[in-house]
Amino acid sequence: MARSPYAGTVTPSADVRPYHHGNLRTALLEAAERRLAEHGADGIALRDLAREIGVSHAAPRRHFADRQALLDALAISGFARLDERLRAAVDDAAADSSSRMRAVASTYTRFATENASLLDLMYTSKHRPGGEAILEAAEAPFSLLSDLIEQGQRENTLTREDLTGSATVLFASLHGIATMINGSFVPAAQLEGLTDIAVSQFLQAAGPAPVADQR
Amino acid sequence: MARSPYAGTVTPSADVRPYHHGNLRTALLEAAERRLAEHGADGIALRDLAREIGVSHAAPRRHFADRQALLDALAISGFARLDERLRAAVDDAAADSSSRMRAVASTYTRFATENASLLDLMYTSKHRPGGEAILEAAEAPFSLLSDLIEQGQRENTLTREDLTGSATVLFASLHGIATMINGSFVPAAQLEGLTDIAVSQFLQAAGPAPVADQR
DNA sequence: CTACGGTGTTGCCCATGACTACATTCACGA
DNA sequence: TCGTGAATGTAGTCATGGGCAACACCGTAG
Repeated sequence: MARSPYAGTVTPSADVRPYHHGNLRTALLEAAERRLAEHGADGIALRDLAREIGVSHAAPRRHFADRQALLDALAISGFARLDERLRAAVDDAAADSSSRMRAVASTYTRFATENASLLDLMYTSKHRPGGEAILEAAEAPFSLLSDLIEQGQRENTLTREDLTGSATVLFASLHGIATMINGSFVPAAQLEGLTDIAVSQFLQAAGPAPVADQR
Repeated sequence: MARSPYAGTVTPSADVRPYHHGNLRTALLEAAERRLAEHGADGIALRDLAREIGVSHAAPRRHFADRQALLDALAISGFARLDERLRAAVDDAAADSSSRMRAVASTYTRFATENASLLDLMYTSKHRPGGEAILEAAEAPFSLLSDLIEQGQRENTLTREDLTGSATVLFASLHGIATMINGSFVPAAQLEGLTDIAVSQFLQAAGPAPVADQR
């Protein structure tokens, strides 16, 4: 079997595994993330990861106090990756807030369906101690949404009061849509369409004109 | 310690526990549901339940092939209870579809926040074999929503096309709102307000007064 | 009254998380 | 340069829990 699970600065002399892995924490997270995607959170066993990486069964403990700590770390890095993706989407989109909003929304639901188990992990923080770190990590993507709203207000695209509420509902919708699809309660093919409806409803509800109707 | 974990038709002669419990399956589900609420799904251990009920550690196996089967059963009964609650809410509400819709919505989010762990279980069916039973159980509450929509159409309260899409988004919103609150991402105090926003947006988007279309 | 199916029991194996004591290595300062 | 302590990894152990198998009890149908 190949034996070069080295990713760090350490260069193994030849064939011998160095006593110190050099990058174990990262290696654990990567392996865990793979398992998470393939077998869900329940499929993550510390001992298993250790075996896969080629360290002793107790080694992971040096980097994660317990299993839950590793799961929390996954959740946190999940929010970070999500944030990256969302911001990239904003940058790629047209400059107006509506376009950006749509881009963020569809990126979000795509991310959420492509990383179903990860999303579960991210949102199912059971108010346990240490869960604050996760909430903190979640602020990055949330703040992105706030920024977009502010932009919309500057552009006079979003004029209503209580935008925060509507925005929260939008976010919840997107998440809910992903949940329904991930659970097979709704066919995956509807992803784009539903996302669109959610954003449109938000823009309509938060938008400038409750204007007189015209048909 | 008291020793009367009897709930069934069996009447114990005196002080002796009968060889057969008489209602083990139900007792297991009830105990499991308690633990679910108190400690989450991870806090459910078959052996623990058996101990609590006073049967041997292998007894549960006669009623549930494995742990997952019990969790699935919980999810199914969860959908059933949810359905009951929703239908009760419809019956208690005014007869017009909008009122009913609002009643259903707020009942849903309340149920979802009061039974956070249960909801996780219900929606996180990992397309495993046997998950179909859960999807099937979920149809009851879903069909309720369809019925309300039909009623709205008859009443001409809901006139737009693609109502199904909007309705799905509404449902997703409600679920998402509950998820955000359960995860402490949003303060619980906002439950009612957000629920209201979600319903209003749906009614507005699906309703008769069309606001041009969005750009 | 007997045989059988349903239900519960005992005993076992094995995987896993968590803990402790010990080993190795690295980095930093005297 | 060396030595010393902090990081990091290892080995061994325990308790818990899921799952399986063989056996025991019991009600009921024939």
